[in-house]
Amino acid sequence: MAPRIDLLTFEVIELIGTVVARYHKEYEHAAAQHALTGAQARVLGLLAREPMPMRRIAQQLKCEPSNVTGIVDRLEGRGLVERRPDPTDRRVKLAATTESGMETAVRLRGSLDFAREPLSGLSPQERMVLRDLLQRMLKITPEEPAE
Amino acid sequence: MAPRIDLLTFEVIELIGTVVARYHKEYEHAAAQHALTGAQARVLGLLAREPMPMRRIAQQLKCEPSNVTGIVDRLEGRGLVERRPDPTDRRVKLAATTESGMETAVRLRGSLDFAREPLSGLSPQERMVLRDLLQRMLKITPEEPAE
DNA sequence: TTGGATATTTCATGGTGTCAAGCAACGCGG
DNA sequence: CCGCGTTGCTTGACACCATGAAATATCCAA
Repeated sequence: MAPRIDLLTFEVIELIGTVVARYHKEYEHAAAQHALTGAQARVLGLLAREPMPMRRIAQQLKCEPSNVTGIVDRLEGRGLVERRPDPTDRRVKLAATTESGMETAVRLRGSLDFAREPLSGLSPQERMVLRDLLQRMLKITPEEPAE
Repeated sequence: MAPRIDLLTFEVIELIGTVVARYHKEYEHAAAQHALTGAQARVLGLLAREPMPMRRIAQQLKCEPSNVTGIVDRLEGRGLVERRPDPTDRRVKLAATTESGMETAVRLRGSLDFAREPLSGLSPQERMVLRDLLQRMLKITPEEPAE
């Protein structure tokens, strides 16, 4: 009688889908408030932690390197990011935030606090439970070497 | 000492971000296996439940109606969807899956079982806990009239 | 030094998304 | 019944994201 997926599992899947959809929209909205697209905001956020070669940005974004060229071009055009030579390998270009870019990244991270909002209804204990469950979900299919 | 966000909350936020990123990529990958983009797959999935006017598709996708025109155009071009007149209002066009579209939608839903995979490590009780926590998270900021 | 591998860019192409403008149909207030 | 504002959808212009193939420059190992 039961289909391959029981009702409970189905409900959880639907909920995750809803969370994903909302998170995505709100992320883009937060980025737009700083005149950035979602992809630009993600790259800027990455570079705010540390400069990195184009190649690694592509790996983090799980997209083709040729795509990153354009995104960094636009960020560079706004003076938020700059390309530096890598002293150890003249092929690679290190993308790094400028001062202005770092400021924007910090403000951006601030407005991402929206993500904290939905958690406000959960007690610390519940957050721990949620954290552990999510961690276990993610461990099932470890995506790629962390780094 | 503690910043505005405590460590635990920060961890949960990061985890949710990871879940979102992975879910999205895998969703697109599943769609691509049926020669669909993510947006096309979402629309097809919606229409597989019931036909609906373009306007409502846009509401569900949270995008402009003019955007839906193109997506439905492409689905229609492949014979997966058709536009029907609404007998009660000649302005509206009801988008509905064709038989072929319905088949594709069913197969698509099958390959979305990937979403079940990460849950396989959780017991039914844990799934219930996860469901309840997610539901409460989502209730904090009720998005829009369900309908 | 030669040749294969790697990092980046360029170009062509197609999908997604927005906005403004346009058209047809609805429906309400005279 | 007639206008007239509103609504539903489409079109066109534009920007961005994303891919794949090809070009360039550099690295590195044989």
